[in-house]
Amino acid sequence: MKKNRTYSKYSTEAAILLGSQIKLGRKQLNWSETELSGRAGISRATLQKIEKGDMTCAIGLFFEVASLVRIPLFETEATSIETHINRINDKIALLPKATHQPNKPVDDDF
Amino acid sequence: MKKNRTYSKYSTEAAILLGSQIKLGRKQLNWSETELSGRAGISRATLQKIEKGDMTCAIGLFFEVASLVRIPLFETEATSIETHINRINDKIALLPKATHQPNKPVDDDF
DNA sequence: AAATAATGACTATTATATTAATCATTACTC
DNA sequence: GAGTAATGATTAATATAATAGTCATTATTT
Repeated sequence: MKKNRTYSKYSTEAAILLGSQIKLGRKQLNWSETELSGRAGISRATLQKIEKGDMTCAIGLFFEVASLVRIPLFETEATSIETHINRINDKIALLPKATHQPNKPVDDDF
Repeated sequence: MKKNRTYSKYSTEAAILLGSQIKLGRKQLNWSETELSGRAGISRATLQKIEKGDMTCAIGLFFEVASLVRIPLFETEATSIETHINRINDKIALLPKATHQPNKPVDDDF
């Protein structure tokens, strides 16, 4: 049986936007679907899904194709992505290693 | 047999960055993995892969989780994502509907 | 307008992502 | 430090993504 997932408008649109940017980028490079899918090492069918913003496609395929047509995945700024990752990891390290919900009060004397 | 895909450093790092941001966001909200995976409607195992930046996870799951912990997927600016999509589509519409490689010259008289 | 290439869409097969479940270890609360 | 919850990691089962192939249609070049 097919699992029926729901997605928020926001993330759905984000995927469609990324797919559209890829399609535009490809056309600006004057590449056919076959050309780009070949370079990415994926099938043309999958590229078509990506360009439509299909939510089920692997993020790796999306990102790889996007980078092939030179779409910046993060505002590249001056700092490298690696630096970004390190900063985030530093922040994570400062937080407790495990989250924890406060104990529910026992509340049995009323 | 396992298909061995290769990814560029750039897209690999982009996925790791997004995963790390998600992990940080979750911790800042003081949510456990179980809490977030429950809200996203995915298994804890999958959330763990996402937070590691696993390239094989569906982009929809990544984006959905990211939006749950309030990570902006595109610089939201003033304009909505929908507006962005429309702009891109307008640009696509201006380009030729099909790309085309210039004919190879026949080059048979030498 | 003839020839060729690109796109759109579908299908059956194969590879693999996702899941639920479990267990061990580590971290937090009181 | 005892009790409980969170995390890390693995596994077998199942849902589904990705593929190659094909066909029809449309677009582009000459």
